Amino acid sequence: MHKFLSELNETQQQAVINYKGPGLIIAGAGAGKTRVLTYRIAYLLSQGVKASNILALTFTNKAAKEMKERISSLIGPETVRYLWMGTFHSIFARILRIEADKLGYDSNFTIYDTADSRNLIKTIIKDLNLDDQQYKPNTVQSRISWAKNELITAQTYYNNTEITEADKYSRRPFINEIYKEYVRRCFRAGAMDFDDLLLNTNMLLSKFPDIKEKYSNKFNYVLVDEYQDTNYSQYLIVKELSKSHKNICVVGDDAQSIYSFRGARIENILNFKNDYPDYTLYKLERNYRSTQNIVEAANSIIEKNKNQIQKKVFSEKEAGDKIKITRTLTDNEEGYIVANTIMENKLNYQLKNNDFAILYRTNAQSRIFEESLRKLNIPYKIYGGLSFYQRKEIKDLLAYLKLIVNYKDNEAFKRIINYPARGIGKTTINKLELASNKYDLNLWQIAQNPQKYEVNINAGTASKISRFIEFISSFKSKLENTDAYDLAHSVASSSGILKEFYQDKTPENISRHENIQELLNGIKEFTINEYEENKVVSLTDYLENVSLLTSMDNEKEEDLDKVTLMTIHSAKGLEFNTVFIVGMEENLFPSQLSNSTMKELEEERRLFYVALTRAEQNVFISYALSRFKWGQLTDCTPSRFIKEIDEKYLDVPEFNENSTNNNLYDYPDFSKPLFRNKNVKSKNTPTTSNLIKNKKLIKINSQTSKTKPTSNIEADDPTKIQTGMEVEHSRFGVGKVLVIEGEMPNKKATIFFQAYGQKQLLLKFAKLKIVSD
DNA sequence: TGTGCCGTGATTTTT
DNA sequence: TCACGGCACA
Repeated sequence: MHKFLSELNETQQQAVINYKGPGLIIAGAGAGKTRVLTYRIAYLLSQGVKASNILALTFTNKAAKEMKERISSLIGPETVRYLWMGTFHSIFARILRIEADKLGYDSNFTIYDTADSRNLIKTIIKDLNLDDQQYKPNTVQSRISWAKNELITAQTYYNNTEITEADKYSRRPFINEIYKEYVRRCFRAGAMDFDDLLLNTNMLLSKFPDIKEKYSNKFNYVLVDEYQDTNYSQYLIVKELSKSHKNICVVGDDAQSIYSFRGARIENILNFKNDYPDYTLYKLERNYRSTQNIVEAANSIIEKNKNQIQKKVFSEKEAGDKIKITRTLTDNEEGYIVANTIMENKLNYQLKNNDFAILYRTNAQSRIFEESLRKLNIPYKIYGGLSFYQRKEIKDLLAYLKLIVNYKDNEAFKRIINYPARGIGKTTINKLELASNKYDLNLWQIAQNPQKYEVNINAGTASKISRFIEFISSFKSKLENTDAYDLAHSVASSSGILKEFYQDKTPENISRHENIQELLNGIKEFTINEYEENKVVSLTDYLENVSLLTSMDNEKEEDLDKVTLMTIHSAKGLEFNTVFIVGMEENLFPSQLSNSTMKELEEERRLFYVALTRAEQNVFISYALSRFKWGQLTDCTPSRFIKEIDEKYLDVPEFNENSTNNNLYDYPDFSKPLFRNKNVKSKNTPTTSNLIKNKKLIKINSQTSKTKPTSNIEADDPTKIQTGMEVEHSRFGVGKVLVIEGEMPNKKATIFFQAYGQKQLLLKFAKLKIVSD
């Protein structure tokens, strides 16, 4: 018996020990699926299985990293290095680099991110003289992506009448042409997009039996995390690799499948039994994360879905508080109340900022919460939106590095040929591109010798181009034996990118400069981590790694204690003490664009399930009666999902005692608490009921504050005022001192008043009376 | 070739 | 509302 097995419950142990043959682990939210996966791998290793024979696939770098860390704490870091553990994309990119020549690629192929491939699609639409209103790049891109993930190649797509008929019907008959051209140009550029990494792996496995044998012999044990999120392409790779030995273990939760819009097939998990009839099923149903109330409320939601594997998730933690529902008049007020509730709960329960998360359906909702948190000086971090690697300056520098490694990379070439400005304009680039398509060569090849390809440019431009070519080439020769950091650093300075930021120091430029520094630091860190004796960590090594990184992957030290703001999608797999699910309104959540079919609605419901089950202790759900959408004040109705939660798990405010019509749609009486928190201990601690009496509400409600401000109070010596004290102010009433800054006589206090929210006061004027220490 | 204004159109997105 | 892309002008 291994000592770490004792940390598992009975079912978990079974799922860890029985490592031979196919296994399906259905793990409810918070049931410790990562734990089981990591322990299973540790157990495999303890049974003498070699690390290099284990393949473990995840969806995010973060998940892979976490698992690696946990395994290395179980069995030590040495072995973990040899595990093939990573995201689908990174593992198969690694294999594709080894086998690139079989498919006609160089092993240093570029990986196009979504923006690169969209730009390319845009160019193609233009080149084919198609109307970009009808052929919206995003639509075309997702259609191509869909096809690739269904293993429909450009050729198949072109010849498949059913597909082309469907395109004609939606008045986009030439998507097949775009797809064909897109594939041709990607190949010419020595580039694969994200979907190609999976598609080409499938090609490799199906066209080259010896290679398939090589890898399925190598990977004796295959493990997959978040199996419900696999698309057809991923499903098939996993199936092919484990066909001969059937030692496949997949972990997932059908109730948390929220990526079907990107091709994830919930059926993969539902049909596991068809592919592996002799499989063993393990159901992990005990939730270790949330209170009983949260788990049961979430169950009461998910059971409305028809399409699911039956399971009974339960919690043995305390019953816990009910889910608090609140409604506000406006989206602004929602932000205000959420921020204040965070402040209040922080004080009442000694919680940290990182105990809180605000989860929303769309990124656009984040702004209001940012503003309200900023007003209360609550530090927050926000995920989504522009990721670090999508910033212009980062993409610019990376484009230089990419072009140095792979001169074929046309997207990189176009990006930097005139950045920083070298006087090579649009007209010239167009001429180069024309020739490039005519001769089926890369821009680089054309630019090396424009005359040869009848590019009609003047001598001045020609010399500018050749200087650029020389500049890039000069680094190419250093590629082999220069360390990635040194090379990147010298590119950044000699290309003139850094100079741009020095020249005028606008705040934007300062921030760009910092970002470049941060990228360089990242490269430095990479070279240190990857360092092996007698080996230079080259730029090629670095670029292989960087294209598959996202903003989630560079968590910074200073971000550790902050309130998290993110979409529900990106919150999957995370947990927080207290979760705010905001904007619970019809047409927002469920989204207007996915409430027409049963299937879509069930996915939205699963999304809500994911949101609820992120919380350990407390859930606050809020909705507004009106909200600015696209500049227009629109009326909102509460989400159907609120009503789907069994009422006994909810704490719904009594909106109006005298009204017989006490339903959720009723107009609220703001004199009553919106969140009733039974655990509020001290009568002096601030409650939300008082907080919401901001000016706007008083006007609407024409109700006056019930807190009676005391006038003419005797002030205590201002030097005695300390953080944490309760003080009384003649106008604002009783409040709690949050922060003291500065020195007398300009000492300033940030005080949180029950009735007026947060105020900053100069102590020499404030006349504060100390109520309690 | 670079800048500024106007019009448009706008989910979720681990890779 | 806000961000981005196209087009007109310098």
